[in-house]
Amino acid sequence: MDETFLGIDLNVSPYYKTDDTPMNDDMPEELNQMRLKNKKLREMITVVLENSNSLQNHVNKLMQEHDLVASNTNKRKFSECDDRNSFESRKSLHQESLKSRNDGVTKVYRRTDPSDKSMIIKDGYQWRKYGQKVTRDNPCPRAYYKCSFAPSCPVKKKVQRSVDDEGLLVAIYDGEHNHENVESEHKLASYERFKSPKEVGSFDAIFVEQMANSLRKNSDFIEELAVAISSKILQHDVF
DNA sequence: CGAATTTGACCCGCGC
DNA sequence: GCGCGGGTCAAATTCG
Repeated sequence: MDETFLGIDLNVSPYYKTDDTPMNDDMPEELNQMRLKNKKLREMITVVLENSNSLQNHVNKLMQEHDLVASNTNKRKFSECDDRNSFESRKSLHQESLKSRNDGVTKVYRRTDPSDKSMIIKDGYQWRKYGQKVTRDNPCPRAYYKCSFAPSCPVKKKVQRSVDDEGLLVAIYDGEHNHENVESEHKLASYERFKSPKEVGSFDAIFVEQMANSLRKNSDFIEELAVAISSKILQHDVF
């Protein structure tokens, strides 16, 4: 068996159980406490997810309204607007990743470490770089990618750092994929093995991926997790 | 050694 | 028609 969740090896803890598992009288009290904590955490994630979705919808509405105003008042080409548009960039400063759509073109904003000079945005698809250019309005080069997963897939993307904020990557997707997103499907499938069927449908793979990333960066979480797992391993060794 | 990336050259649309 | 700028091509280079 080789299963992980949020980067954690589920096989490490001998007490891993789902909430659907019936209670057992000889189950250690500590395990019951842990299950309660797990339940609380799951409820918190649900609330955060709902808030995130409503916030995302609101931001998307604002972006669409702003794009409409910009296209009516400014005859610049769409591709020239993204990095000069400090309004959207400023809004994006407080988001890990935002999307806006316009006629089959999708803009995605992704916050990265400014010291990280790579232009890689992990979106679950395979991309082949076919060009790079320095544009007039931005000293940071723009990279051009084609979807390489399916030869017939027409999707292209451009990735460039924001002129206002070098820590912000702007990706412009052009077209629709004619195949599945393999990585997301894989993550979704692996996640769904560990949750109840009623939760299926509200799950957002990208959101969970981001949450996992932020948890991985949280030293307190890692430390607490390590202590919990090691104590369980020790207990297991003793029995 | 094949795949992926880099990078200069070229193409094309647009404004003047 | 010319120049400019964005987008693409393809040979050279790098990487695993």
